[in-house]
Amino acid sequence: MDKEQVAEILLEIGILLELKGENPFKTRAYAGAARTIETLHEPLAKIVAENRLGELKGIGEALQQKITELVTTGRLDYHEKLKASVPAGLMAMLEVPGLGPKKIIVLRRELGVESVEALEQACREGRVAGLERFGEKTQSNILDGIARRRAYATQHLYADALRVAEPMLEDLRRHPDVIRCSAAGSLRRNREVIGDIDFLASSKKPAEVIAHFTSQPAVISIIARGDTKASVLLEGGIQSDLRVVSDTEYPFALLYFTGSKEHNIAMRQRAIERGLRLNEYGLFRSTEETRDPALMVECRTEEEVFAGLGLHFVPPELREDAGEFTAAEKEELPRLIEWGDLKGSLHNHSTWSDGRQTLEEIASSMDELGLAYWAVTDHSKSSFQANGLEAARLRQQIREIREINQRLASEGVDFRLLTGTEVDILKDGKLDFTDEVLSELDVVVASIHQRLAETEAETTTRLIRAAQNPYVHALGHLSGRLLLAREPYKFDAHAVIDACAAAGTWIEFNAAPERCDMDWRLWPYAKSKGVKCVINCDAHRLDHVGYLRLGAGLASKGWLTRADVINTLPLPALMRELARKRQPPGRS
DNA sequence: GCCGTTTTCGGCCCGACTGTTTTCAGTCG
Repeated sequence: MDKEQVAEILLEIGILLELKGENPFKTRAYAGAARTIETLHEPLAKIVAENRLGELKGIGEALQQKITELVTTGRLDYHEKLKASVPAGLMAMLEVPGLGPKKIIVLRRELGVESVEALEQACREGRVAGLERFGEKTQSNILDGIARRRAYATQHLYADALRVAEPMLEDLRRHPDVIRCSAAGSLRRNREVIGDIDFLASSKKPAEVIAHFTSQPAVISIIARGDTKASVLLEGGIQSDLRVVSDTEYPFALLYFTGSKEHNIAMRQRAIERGLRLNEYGLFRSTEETRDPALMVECRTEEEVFAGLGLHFVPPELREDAGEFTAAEKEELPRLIEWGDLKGSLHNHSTWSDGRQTLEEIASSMDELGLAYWAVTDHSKSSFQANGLEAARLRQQIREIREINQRLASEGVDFRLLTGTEVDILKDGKLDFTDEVLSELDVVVASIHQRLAETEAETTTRLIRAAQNPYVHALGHLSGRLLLAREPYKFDAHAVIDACAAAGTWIEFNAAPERCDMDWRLWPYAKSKGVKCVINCDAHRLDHVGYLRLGAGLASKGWLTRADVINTLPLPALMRELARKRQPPGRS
């Protein structure tokens, strides 16, 4: 059993224990262990075999025993018994807003409710309102929550959330009573999938700002509204929260509402270790509960709060309690990749396969945007659904691209189109073009589009063989996932990364919002192995060039710097790297 | 469940808001 599966089971144990009314700290211990396991950069089986589980943070004797059982036997007796003792419907009930473990336990004990459907029925019949500490309002809120879940997704793509959030943020900034404001939460941390959109503002008149926020045209309904905080439901079904604080409190509140939760817990523990107390109102020279301004460590910005805890500034996208504290103590936080560092995209489509724009249209638009190069990598023939090219059409396309480039050169334009293909990785890892055809192209990206349901071993072998082909520059959208729609195919990502490291093959960060693939969690490992990244738009339309910005944001979450990303290179250096990949080993 | 120079038990991040109460438990982030 691999680490993803182990982590999933540990997380589930935590939730099941919660539903049994267990000590919440026990639940957290399982969730923490799941995170630790998931972010390991070496095979879990190796750690188990070498008896090193106990060295991991948050894994004590009980969890060592359970994880070992999972890894060695593929199952866990404790988990199976626990799961059998909790009705499956309770897990779904936990997702209804306003319902937590305590209320679910009461509903089950008093009314025998064990599923969302039974809960809905019980609310309709008015049986829920009669329970102790429930009431009419709770009952109707539960019904609303169930209906809302049905009508709207509770998770949204980063790009979709950003599109809604940016105009709202601009609107808040223009409000006369707003001093400072920012997005917070998962949006500010550049997560690929967002739950709700969090905003934070500072003001001397919080009520005015809250009133303005809740009366915006995009607001469908107000979920909650207090003096300093409001939650609304926006068109399209995204929930948005605004918190308003004083300007003195703003840096502390921004830190707090940006999270992550795990990062915040570690920050507070750091404060306690230094005899301080950190909350959303301040950093206090006391471990007692206080808001005494005299005890406050004065901080105007987040930077100063970090400094107060002996840390360099941690960029929001790194605040996942995934190594940022160690790096921030030693001043080893990297300067992360930025949008403006990118000089072009090496995986894109045109009307020759399933893209919308012609080569001419692409060349003139990308030149206008100030990019240096743009590879046209249309699909190969096996992707017939995407009008993939066979060798003859590809060679015709190469001629057309050369003509365009000659014209650009004669006009003194610095921009160049690059020839290329997104070649299909077929069964057994063979490619859809011969090496001879591939050798004629500037850029070769190899991706899987068919036979997604093979076994982990088969898919891993396919990807490794493709990575080993000397004409392949990069593997495209490594996992095949479509966020919120399709799971990744099963494969051993670490084994594929190792193979890329050995072959000098790059891995794409596919910046299409529904892909964000390879996942940011794997990049620190790839980087440690020396594997380079290419941030690609996988553009099918001109406006997909904007994905470069999303890509840089997500890649920075993987701790990548300019030096780690190939398409930060200017054209001559890029061409050298593209050629170098194809030289036999020892001649570089 | 984990953890430890305030250590082997008794802590574990912390506060706003809601809806239920009439002082607070539960949920949420």
